[in-house]
Amino acid sequence: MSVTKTYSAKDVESKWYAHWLEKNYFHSEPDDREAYTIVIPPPNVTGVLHMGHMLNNTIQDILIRKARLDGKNACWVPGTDHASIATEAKVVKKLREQGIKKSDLTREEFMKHAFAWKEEYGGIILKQLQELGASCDWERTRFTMEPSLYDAVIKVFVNLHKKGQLYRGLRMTNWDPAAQTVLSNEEVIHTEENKNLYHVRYKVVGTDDEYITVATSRPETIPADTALAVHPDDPRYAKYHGRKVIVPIANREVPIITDDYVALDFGTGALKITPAHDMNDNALGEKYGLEVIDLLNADGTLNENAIEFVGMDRDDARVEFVKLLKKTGDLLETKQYRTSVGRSERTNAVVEPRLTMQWFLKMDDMAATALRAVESGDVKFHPESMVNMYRSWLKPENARDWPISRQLWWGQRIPAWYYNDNVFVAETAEEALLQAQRKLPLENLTLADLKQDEDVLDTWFSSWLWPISVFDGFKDTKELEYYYPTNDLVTGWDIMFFWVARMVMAGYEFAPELLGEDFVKKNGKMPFKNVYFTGMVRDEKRQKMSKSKGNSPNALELLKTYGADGVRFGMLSSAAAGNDIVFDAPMVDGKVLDQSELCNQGKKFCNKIFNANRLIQSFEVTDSLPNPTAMLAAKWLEAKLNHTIVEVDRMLAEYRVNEAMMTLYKFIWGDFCSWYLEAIKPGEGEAISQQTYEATISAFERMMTLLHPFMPFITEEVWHDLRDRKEGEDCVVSSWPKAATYNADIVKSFTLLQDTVSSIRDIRNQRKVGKREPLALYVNQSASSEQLLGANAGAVEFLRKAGALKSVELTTEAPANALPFLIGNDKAYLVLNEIIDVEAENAKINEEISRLEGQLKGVTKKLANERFVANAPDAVVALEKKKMADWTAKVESLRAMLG
RNA sequence: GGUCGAUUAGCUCAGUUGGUUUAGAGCGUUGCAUUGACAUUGCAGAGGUCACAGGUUCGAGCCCUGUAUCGACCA
Repeated sequence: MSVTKTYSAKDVESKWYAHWLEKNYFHSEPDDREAYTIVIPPPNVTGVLHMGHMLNNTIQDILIRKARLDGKNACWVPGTDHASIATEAKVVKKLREQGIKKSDLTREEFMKHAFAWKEEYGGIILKQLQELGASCDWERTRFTMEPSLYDAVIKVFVNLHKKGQLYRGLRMTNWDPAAQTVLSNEEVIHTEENKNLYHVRYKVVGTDDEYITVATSRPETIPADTALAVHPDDPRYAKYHGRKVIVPIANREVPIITDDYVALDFGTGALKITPAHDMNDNALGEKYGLEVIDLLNADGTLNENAIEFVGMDRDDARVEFVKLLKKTGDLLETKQYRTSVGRSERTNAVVEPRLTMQWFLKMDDMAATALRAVESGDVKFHPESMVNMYRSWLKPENARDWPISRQLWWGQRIPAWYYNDNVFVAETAEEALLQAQRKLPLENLTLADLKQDEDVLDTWFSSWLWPISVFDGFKDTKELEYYYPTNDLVTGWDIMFFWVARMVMAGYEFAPELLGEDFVKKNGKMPFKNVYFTGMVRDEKRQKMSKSKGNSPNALELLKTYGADGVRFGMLSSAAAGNDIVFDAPMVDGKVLDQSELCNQGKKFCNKIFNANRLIQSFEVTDSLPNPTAMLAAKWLEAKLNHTIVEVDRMLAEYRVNEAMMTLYKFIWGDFCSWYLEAIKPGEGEAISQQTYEATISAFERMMTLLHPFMPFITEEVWHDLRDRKEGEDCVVSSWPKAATYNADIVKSFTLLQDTVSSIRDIRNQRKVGKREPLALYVNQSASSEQLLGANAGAVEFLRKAGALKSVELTTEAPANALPFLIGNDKAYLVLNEIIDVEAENAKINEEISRLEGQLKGVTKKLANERFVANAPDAVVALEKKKMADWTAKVESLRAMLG
């Protein structure tokens, strides 16, 4: 028996993790077993472990450990993505601190710095996952910028270009002036912010003092105005239709156009139209053939088209323009209003709508395919309701082409070479040159004449290939054939479109080419069969936990404070699939306190298991026959355990992971510790029979295996304590227990005994009779009571022990000074060593009778209803009849108790 | 503004195609207990007119309609 009374997670966890690694249990190689595969959602290489990762990876670990225990060839592939914008920003910042400007470096020099940065910081998050217990196959760790995965991206780009699915175009894009790159819609975060709405007057051409006043939040773009728009039905402006206005400052004439896009009730009902700097204005510009004047540089400063304040940042320029407009008298009013402002997810800079030349991937066909994959059930979502969100992303009217180029260096450089307006897409420069030489009527064309695209590809353009590329599937399909399609994907719904949908697209696009039609016909094209969506982790105020808000506890501190098992339990106990979890992590000045109720529950559970083990280890064992109570308890435990296995299997099959865990929690704590161990616990100086001991160990070790996926460390520790284990015998690679058929009657009758004990304890509580005072119990003699107390050898002894009784006897008449209660439908009497207030007791019984009669009335009414009897299924009617019989018997028993 | 979702005990949530009692769990809370596995404990209790109003049905927490509140996503 362990000397300490409390479980210490720290030593246990590091000991077993090292052991598992040493035994290489997490490594997978293709063999003839069934594969079970998960690819990790690759965290940003810049990332550190946060609550979202912990939740997500705990669930993956549960699934993979369960599969391993099921005897499958479990393979969990870890890795990171290169996170182009975030990483490049970090590298640039670090270089700046060293006095190096990115603009002073060549592309190659910069990449060297970036890879050096990755080598130094890139593995942090993976190390942290080990602290959590994640059983990833670390030998398979991949990185989206490593050569093989880089090549995959290039191959895919060339492939899609050949198929005509890629094109290059000038488009209104979301421009991040800080990172100086285009962003996809999904990388722009819209939030409500306070802004000013300026009312500026535009003089109508051909009048002396007639003006139209527009409302704008961006006066600095006035020099880029190329029209003024009003609603066609707006009577205020009807007389100006077809005329022109003079743009202030620029003193240019522009047309007044009418379109019902203009909101009558917003601002003044008149809009200035700047096609180069607003998405909607751009659409109007195309519709009406307006001129496009671009006045912004890539870094957000004004170019020479701005006339005034050239070179000034757009925000400063706005202030200056307002001053200028005030001076000219054209600014009439300034109003505050709240509006949605788009900021870059990565740099937080206000995003500029900007016309840029970008590569796009056509989405219409792919989106339709990806939608069908989920709607047909080839890819299943858990919870199912997430399909709605998926559909709203992918339905034809919402599917937009994917801008895949990014104006950065850290990423896969676009394999396109240009010669004037000619584009040559190829895997290598040499191939591009060959293409050029064939196509262009030029002699002596060399590599030096071709210019490679300066841009790199969106990070998601690497990670959408992840389920294929981690197995080097674009190079050699040997592993892909074994592991593809992967089984489960666990991720947050916030990247359902970014990542999940696009992986589905990539799977359907490339699996048939890579693996062949026969293969996909048999196994499917999908990259994974199931997607488990986790919720967001929020704090007590329901705010999403994030580093920037400072409401997210330091993950490593959390693990240290409660142990990995404790944190895993705490997080999971409130995490139903897809539901956000409200996590309590009390902190002071960012330091984790040990007051998380959720995690403490997990920590206490570890301690409970630890002490159950201590108790069992302390038993003295003899060869004698087990006593009847222990035999009864063991039979019941075995039945209840098998019942629990059935339940847990069912819940896991339905991805109700937290319910499976809570079922085990209740079983281990309530049934095993509180009832079973108390029932078999020998008295002082007594021993336990070998047979009971063996039954106990056998059940307990199965419990440890069942709980292992959820709480891997303590279960491994205890599992080893229970028996002498040979080299290579470990809980992590033991076998998931199979539910045996069990006797449901034993569970039923034992439950009745438990209810009896609870009734006795309740009466003691109410009467303030301590359990040191042994009481006598009489049970009315009947077929059912004889069955319960006679046939189940050990039942009487069990009641005596658990209820602290001095005797249990069957009787035909009510003893004096006894408090009556029901065991099932049988009358029972607990004799107290005091005078009973008969009237008060009768009142209580009458209360119970009237409660039952109320229920009976409902049932009687139901059964009297011909339409119920005619329409309801037979089983339901039979049930109602049984209820009536049961309650009638109960009422009769209670009536007989009235003294 | 558009779309989707939610509303069940103090808190966090189950409630699986409408039928198992007058709705469950965990935590918390209240009372009692306790020198031997565990106070990181044990036992027991209290606590809900399932947001509201209609409707469908023999039967509604569950289906339909409307209202309110909240949330998310998109614009």
